Amino acid sequence: MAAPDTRTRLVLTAMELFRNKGYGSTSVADVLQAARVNSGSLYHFFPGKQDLLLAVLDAYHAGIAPMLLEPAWRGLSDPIERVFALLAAYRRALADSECLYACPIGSLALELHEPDLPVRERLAANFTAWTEAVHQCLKEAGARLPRDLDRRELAAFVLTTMEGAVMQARTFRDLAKFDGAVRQLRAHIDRLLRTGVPVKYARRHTPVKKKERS
Amino acid sequence: MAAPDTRTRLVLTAMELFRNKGYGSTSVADVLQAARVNSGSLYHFFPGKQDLLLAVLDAYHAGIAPMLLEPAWRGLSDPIERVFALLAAYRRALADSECLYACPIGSLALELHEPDLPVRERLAANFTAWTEAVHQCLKEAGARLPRDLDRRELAAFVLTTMEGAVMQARTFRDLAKFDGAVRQLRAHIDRLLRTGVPVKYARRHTPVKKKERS
DNA sequence: CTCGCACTTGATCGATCATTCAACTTACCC
DNA sequence: GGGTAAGTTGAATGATCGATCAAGTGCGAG
Repeated sequence: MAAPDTRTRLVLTAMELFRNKGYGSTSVADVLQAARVNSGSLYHFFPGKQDLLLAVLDAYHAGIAPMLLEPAWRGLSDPIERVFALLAAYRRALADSECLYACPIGSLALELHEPDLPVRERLAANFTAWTEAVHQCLKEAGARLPRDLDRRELAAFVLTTMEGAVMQARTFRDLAKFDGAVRQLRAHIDRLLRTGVPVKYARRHTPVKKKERS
Repeated sequence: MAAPDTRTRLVLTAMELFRNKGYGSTSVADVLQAARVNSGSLYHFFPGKQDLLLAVLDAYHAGIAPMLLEPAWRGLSDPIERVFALLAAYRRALADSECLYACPIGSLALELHEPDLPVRERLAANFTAWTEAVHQCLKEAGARLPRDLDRRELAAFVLTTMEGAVMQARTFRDLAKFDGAVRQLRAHIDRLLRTGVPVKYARRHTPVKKKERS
C-alpha cells in the first residue's frame, strides 16, 4: 500500500475527524496536524474548508457500495436479509465504539443548519443512494411484498429507522435502544411479507430488462 | 405581559438561536446581541456558555407538556389519535418553516459529539419525557393493542420515526419525506390495533390504581 | 542543463471566539 | 441616610479560527 498522496490524505483525515468531532468542531489546524500537511497545501487543493467537506461527502457517496453494502451483504442473497444486514452493520459500528458512533451524513444534516446548496445536494445524494440500495432489495423481494406497497417509501423508512435509532442509542449510550427500533421495523416488514404472496405460489421474477431480452 | 427578566430573556433567546443556528455556530455575542444583554450579565447568571445550554435543555424539558403536548392534544381524547397529533405538530413546524425545522434536542444530540455528562443527561431526559408521554398514550389504548406488545419500545419507535423523518424532510426540503415515514408508522400501528382485541369486546379499562380503590 | 509548473513550506493576518473584570447602578433592609 | 448585595456595563484579554502568501522545492519536458 503506497503512501496516499496529499489530497487523498486530507480527505481521509477529514472524513475521520468530521465523523468523530463534527464539522464545526474540527478546525483546519486539526486536519492539517492529523494529516501532517501544511496549510498551504490544503489551500492548494481546496479553496476553503467547505470544499474539503464537499470532497468528504463525495467520498462517502462513492464509498457506499464498496465500503458499506458489499461487506454487509457478503454471502447474503436474500434481499430482505440484506436490508437487516445493513442495519446490523450500523449496530456493529455502535457496539465497536461504545455507542459513540453517529452516522456522519445524518450528523452533518443536523449540524449544518443553513448549508449552502452544494452541501445540501451532497447530503441528499448520500441519503438517496442509501435509500436506493434498500429500494433495490425491496424490488428484488418481488411478490413477497404486497403488490401495491410503495417500496421506495418503505426504503426511506428503513433509513428513517436507522437514523433515529442511532441517534437514541448514542444519546442513551445504550445499544438496546437501537435493537428495539430494529425489532419494531422487523415486525412491520414481517407483517408486510405475510401479506404478500407466499413464495411457493409467487411467479418467479426474472430480473431481465425488456431491452436486454434475447 | 411584563418584560421578562434578564436570565429568562437569555434562556429564551438562546433557545431560539440554538434551534436555528445550532449550539456551536451560535456565539455568545449572538445571544447577547439578540437578548440585548451585556456579557457581564450573562456571566453573572451562568458560569459559561455550556451552562446556558443546560438551562436551555431544562427549559425544553419543562416545556414538553405545556408547550408541546397540550396544544397538540387539545380536544383529542383518543390516545392513538394523540400519538399522531404529536407527529402532526412536528409536521406543522416543518411546513411553517419551509422544511427548515429541526428537533432541537435531536440536533444537539448529533451536533455535540462528546458532550459532558450533564449535557448528555439532559438530552436523554428530554427524549425520555417525550417517549414517556407517548408510552402513556399506548398504555391508555389498553387492550386495543396486543397484550404482549412492548409499549415502551413502540413509544421509543415513534420518537425514532419522528427524528428520522424530520432529518430527511429537512435535508430534502420536502414534506413528503415526513409524510411517508408517518404513513409507514401508521400502517405498523394500524396492524397492531387490528391484532388487539376489538373495542366492543374489550373489557373496559378503568384507570384506577389498586391503592386508590374505595 | 533549464525552463516551467505542480506542489510544499510555515510565518502571518485580521476576525472572531468565550471569558474576565473593575467600575457602576439599582433596590432593599436597618 | 447608610450599608449591602444583586445586577449591569462594556472595554479588554488571550486563544483560536479560517485563510493568505511569498519563498521555496522537486520533477518532468524540451
